[in-house]
Amino acid sequence: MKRNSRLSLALHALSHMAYDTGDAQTSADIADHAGTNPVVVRRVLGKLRAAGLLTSERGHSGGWRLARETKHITLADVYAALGERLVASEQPMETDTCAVERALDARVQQIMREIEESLVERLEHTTIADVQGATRQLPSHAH
Amino acid sequence: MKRNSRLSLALHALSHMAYDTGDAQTSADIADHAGTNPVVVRRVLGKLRAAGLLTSERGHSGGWRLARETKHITLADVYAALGERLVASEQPMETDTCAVERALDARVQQIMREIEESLVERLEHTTIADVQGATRQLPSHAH
DNA sequence: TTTATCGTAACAATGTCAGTTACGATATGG
DNA sequence: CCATATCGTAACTGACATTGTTACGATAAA
Repeated sequence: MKRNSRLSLALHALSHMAYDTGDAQTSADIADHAGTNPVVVRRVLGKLRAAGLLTSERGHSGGWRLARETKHITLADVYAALGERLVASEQPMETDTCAVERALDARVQQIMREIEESLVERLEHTTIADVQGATRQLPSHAH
Repeated sequence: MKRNSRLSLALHALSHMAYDTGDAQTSADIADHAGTNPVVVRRVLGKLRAAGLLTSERGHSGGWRLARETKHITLADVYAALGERLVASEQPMETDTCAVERALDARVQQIMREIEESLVERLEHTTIADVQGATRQLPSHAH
């Protein structure tokens, strides 16, 4: 994996967990399926848990569970949980430049924020259930 | 500068060049204004030139000029020129996983592509003239 | 008590990117 | 025709982000 892997991994993991809402899914299983490492999974899912999207249980037969139905988890929720900022970024304003420079800087940053907002609005319209969508009626998921 | 600096720098530079459509702007001037380095500017603007958004002239009194009016350059043009892919990314599909995994992978990638497309559509609705917008009627731009 | 699992810290490996230096190519101006 | 200004580009460095990995403690089930 390389870029945007956190978002991608999160979607992967969430969709995966939705298959088996009965059993808790272990980091190791999820990591296997997503082609990565259990620690990486825990790192990413930890953020989703902090945002209330899922829960984890320690100890024997522990693992991860969805905290809500997939249709009530939007990609915007996931995006926010991960703290991603694909477009905008907080850049401290330079104080030693002239007024025109500062105004232009501010304007560019404002535009970037507006685009970020549009992106989030778009993400609100897709849920994990939508992601699962086409793959939902595939046969068994055993390996 | 750190993240998304290419897009940010490009917007900055283009807006800047729009103030003085008479004279060619040198990389050094643009770099000064954007708080970066002439070579970095040339790297970024070189991509915009390759996309036909602006032209450059070598030699004495050379520099950069807009190839079109600012109202006819959209942020989607700039984004495409830079070859940015903020959301989606080409990930080679793993062949050794089971059918469900492959289907889920494909689905996640498809979702990411759709989001990327939404982003580009949004970018099509803003032009460099819009970016300049509020700063346009500010006083002189001399330093 | 043993085992499975998360939580987390620490570190390495990698990759991206801006910054920088250097130098050749090219065009203007005198 | 020469000096100068400018782009074009390669090469390298340093900073930073990210993933992968190992290790180990905490916790809970079997």
